[in-house]
Amino acid sequence: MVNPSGHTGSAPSYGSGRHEGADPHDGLAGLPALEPLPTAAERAADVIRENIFEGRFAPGTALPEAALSKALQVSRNTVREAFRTLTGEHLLAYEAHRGVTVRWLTADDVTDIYRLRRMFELTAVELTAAGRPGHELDVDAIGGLVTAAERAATAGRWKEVGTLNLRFHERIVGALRSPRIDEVFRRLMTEVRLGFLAFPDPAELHAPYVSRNRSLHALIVDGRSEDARAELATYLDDAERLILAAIQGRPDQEPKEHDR
Amino acid sequence: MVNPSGHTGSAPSYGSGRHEGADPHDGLAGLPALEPLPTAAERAADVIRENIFEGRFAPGTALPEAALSKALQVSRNTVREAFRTLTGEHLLAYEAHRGVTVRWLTADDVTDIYRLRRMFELTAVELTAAGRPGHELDVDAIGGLVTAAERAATAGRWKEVGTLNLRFHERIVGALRSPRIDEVFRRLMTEVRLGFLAFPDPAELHAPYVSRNRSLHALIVDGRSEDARAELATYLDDAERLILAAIQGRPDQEPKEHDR
DNA sequence: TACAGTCGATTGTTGAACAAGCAGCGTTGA
DNA sequence: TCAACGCTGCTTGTTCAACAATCGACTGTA
Repeated sequence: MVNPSGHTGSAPSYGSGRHEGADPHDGLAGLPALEPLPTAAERAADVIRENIFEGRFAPGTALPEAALSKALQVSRNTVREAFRTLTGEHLLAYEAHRGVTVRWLTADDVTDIYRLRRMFELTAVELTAAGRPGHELDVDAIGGLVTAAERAATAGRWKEVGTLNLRFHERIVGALRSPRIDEVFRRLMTEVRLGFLAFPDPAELHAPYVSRNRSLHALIVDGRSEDARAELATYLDDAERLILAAIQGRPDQEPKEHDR
Repeated sequence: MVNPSGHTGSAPSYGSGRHEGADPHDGLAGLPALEPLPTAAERAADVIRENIFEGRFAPGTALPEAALSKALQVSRNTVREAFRTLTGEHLLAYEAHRGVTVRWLTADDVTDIYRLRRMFELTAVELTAAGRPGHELDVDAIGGLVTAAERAATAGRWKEVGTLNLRFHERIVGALRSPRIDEVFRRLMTEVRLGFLAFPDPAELHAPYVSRNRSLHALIVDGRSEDARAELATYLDDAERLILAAIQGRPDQEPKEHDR
């Protein structure tokens, strides 16, 4: 498991605001307020999300309420709440009276997603390069992700490599120190995963990027920010092309006519 | 009514893809596929959203399911689905077992929101300035919004002025031609509205920006893109300061301790 | 005054029910 | 033969009533 929290949920946590009142009982100050148990609807959303990522629910797959209800052992209403959440994340396509399906990524989607990736990621690297205080990259954490990806790659755990790659980029964007950007970017990355699914062989897709992430990390560590930016730019161009090709190369699974 | 569609819903429409098959019955080609009726859950979300914007549901207000259910004449489950949607839009704060409340905007929120506004809006103006094909601003539409805002201002319809102002900026960002940015930005603007509510007197807030939008429009029309960019930048700085001041000036309505 | 126990109100979730819409299928009629 | 029509079953949209879990305020006690 890559996500330590288990709970894949993308619940944003705006406004941290730990309770810091002048309590008579101090010495308990350091205790991290334990967060509320996820509700059934949230866990249902988590499970569905995870299944999409793992490729068990391929794009285009219909998700009937009744079937999900039975499989997850929750009521249909709960399933519907989960659907609302996931639709908001662009993972599911909703059509009234027709049900939800796992979303397709169109070529336009990919173009759009990468437009945003460029905007966020390149800005992040620029900001860091400019040495803006408060916008430092956590180089060690990023390095750790690269190392982990390398290990996963040699072990052939390509899905994990994909996940670590996404985390790598999330870390970069994290330098912008914006909760909202983090959230938007995280959603973008879930959509990118939808694109990953177009590849029959994950190794083919992820292998090149393990070493590219390594060299990108090296450039950042060495403070060669301009080079890092340039590398990241071509990196994104290449990745976009790759996914676009994969998507267009499988017209057999074209989205239905109703593709909103 | 400012929004012609009536339906305030922010349902994104990725991938237009009109059905364009070789139908024997042509001559019906031009008919715009009429979109599905909004479900009760969507309309409930619309109504609640609208009530927040109109200030009838002030930030901090608790929205009990039972009360909403009775008021809107829909079942509690339907209300909950609407809540899920609105929580995803950051309009409502959800706390398990404690219910939903209209969200507060903290100072950090405002800072974050304006960070994103700068990113999107300034980039849009720059792109347009650079004359990138396919990224032209719809100058007429923007001008129309300014004129409408001026009329609304002289008539004292300040809430409408606020709405038109938001639309003005949405148009600018529209030059980026990115459905995802459009959606993110639209959500940002709904949050900005939450900030507007901190002002007791809408006139005080909106009045200065009517003329500033006018001059901004003029700069764009004249092709003085560099000046437009600069004006927009200070514009955003000022607006941020204004809202921050308003928010911090009302600590009497501070958010509760549980402010996630 | 501080604490623990109690209780009412609200939320979380369920299951069953029914209306409404969609999709597939056979029938009809040229 | 084939397109248009109407029927039918399945799925979704929504409601309702019920119950468990949780919260927060109130209470009485030491």
